Amino acid sequence: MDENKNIQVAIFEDNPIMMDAYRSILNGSPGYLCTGSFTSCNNWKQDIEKSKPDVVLMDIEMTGINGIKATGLIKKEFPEVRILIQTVFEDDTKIFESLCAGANGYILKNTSPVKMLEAITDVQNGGVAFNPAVAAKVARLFQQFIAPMVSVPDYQLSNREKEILQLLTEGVPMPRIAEKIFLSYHTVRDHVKSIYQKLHVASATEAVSKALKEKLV
Amino acid sequence: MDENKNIQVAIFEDNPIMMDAYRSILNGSPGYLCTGSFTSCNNWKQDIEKSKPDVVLMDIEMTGINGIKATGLIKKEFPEVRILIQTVFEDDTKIFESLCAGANGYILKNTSPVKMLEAITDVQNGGVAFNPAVAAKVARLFQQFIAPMVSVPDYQLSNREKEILQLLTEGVPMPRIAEKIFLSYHTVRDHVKSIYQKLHVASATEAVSKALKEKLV
DNA sequence: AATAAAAAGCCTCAATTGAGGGATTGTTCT
DNA sequence: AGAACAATCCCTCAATTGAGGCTTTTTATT
Repeated sequence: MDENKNIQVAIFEDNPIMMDAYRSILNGSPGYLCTGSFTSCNNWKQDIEKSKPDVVLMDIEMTGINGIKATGLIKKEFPEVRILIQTVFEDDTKIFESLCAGANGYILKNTSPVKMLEAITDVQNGGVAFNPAVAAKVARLFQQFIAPMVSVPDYQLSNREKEILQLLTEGVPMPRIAEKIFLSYHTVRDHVKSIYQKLHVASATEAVSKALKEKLV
Repeated sequence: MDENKNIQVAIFEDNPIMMDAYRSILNGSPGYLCTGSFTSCNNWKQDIEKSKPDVVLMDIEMTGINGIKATGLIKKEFPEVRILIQTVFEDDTKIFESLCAGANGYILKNTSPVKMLEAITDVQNGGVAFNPAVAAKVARLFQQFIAPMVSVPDYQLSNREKEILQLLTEGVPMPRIAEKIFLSYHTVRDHVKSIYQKLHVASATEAVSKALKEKLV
């Protein structure tokens, strides 16, 4: 690995003033080199091939192909390119979509030049760069998505009932369930009835829906 | 808000050498003050009440109550306390559990003193602090958990069929569905039939199960 | 030992559902 | 223009399901 080599950065940014500022920061700092700057992602493929960036500084708000969509496309075609999203917005949806698109960082436009260069170096080294505020949102999103997966509400189902609910969610009809677990058809139906009561539902589809949504099975 | 006030930091760390190092860094830096240092979390409640920290530096590997469990307990009792996990390990499980426990940051022990103080300030200001390497793992975990939620297999369901499948998963019986979407009962049943064909299932419960498991709705 | 709770069993009626058949109206694509 | 398809509608029969009411046995729990 050539550690003396500059980090080559391509900029996608539709505001020419911001663009100039970024280019000046990059080319004025030893170790960094801006090898391309583009005002839209409409020719992203040629642009990337021409500028051969190690890191892409990607704006989100652009006419035509937006930065998040472009991130997905570039990552698919050039997986080794590191992409750092840079935007004024820090709403959950954009952060969420950027991460899903494979972005290697998400920093806000009020980030200082020093921090920006630091972030570029971090992503170049295989890390991911978040502003503390963005990281806070990522952590919250994380908890939000993970929490419902672990907190299983307790409906006090008996083992029999859990067993039968499991089979119901597999789509096994009650006569088959009875055969499978060696209970009479009537008994199975009684258990199902009591499941409905405990889950506050009135049909098999509802029970299955609730069971799967709330991770009961 | 008193901006001149020192950030009060409590340290939980069972290695006395590390402990001393951290305390020296904190008390030797203007703006930071170590108000308590403890070698275990066994008396976490009294320790927190006594040291009144803004930020807790929390080691994971401790005898008795470990740092992750302690994080959960402290966050429950003192939600305003910011907790920065600091550890030598960067495995997925620990990062995952720390986030779920409500940690406000996760930094590695090889982090430089400057970066550590920066992280403390960041979490004090409401942000979340990750090392770039940790952030990379968080991003990967995120994609790993989110990906199966968005990669929707395509069964070529028509819009009508999707609409009806949605209602089915809510437990609405077909006669009600017909009323709701102004179609005849027979038509709804025909759509349901075609849904079953496309999904390769034979009952409503199976269809609902498949729809929820594969995030079709 | 008494009591409560869960599990198992049974029956009936009406509603819902699954599977078979066939038909009409549009749209789309060749 | 014709074929293919999606969307709509209709009918019937048998299987399944939901809701009601009722009994016995086993298993905790007190």
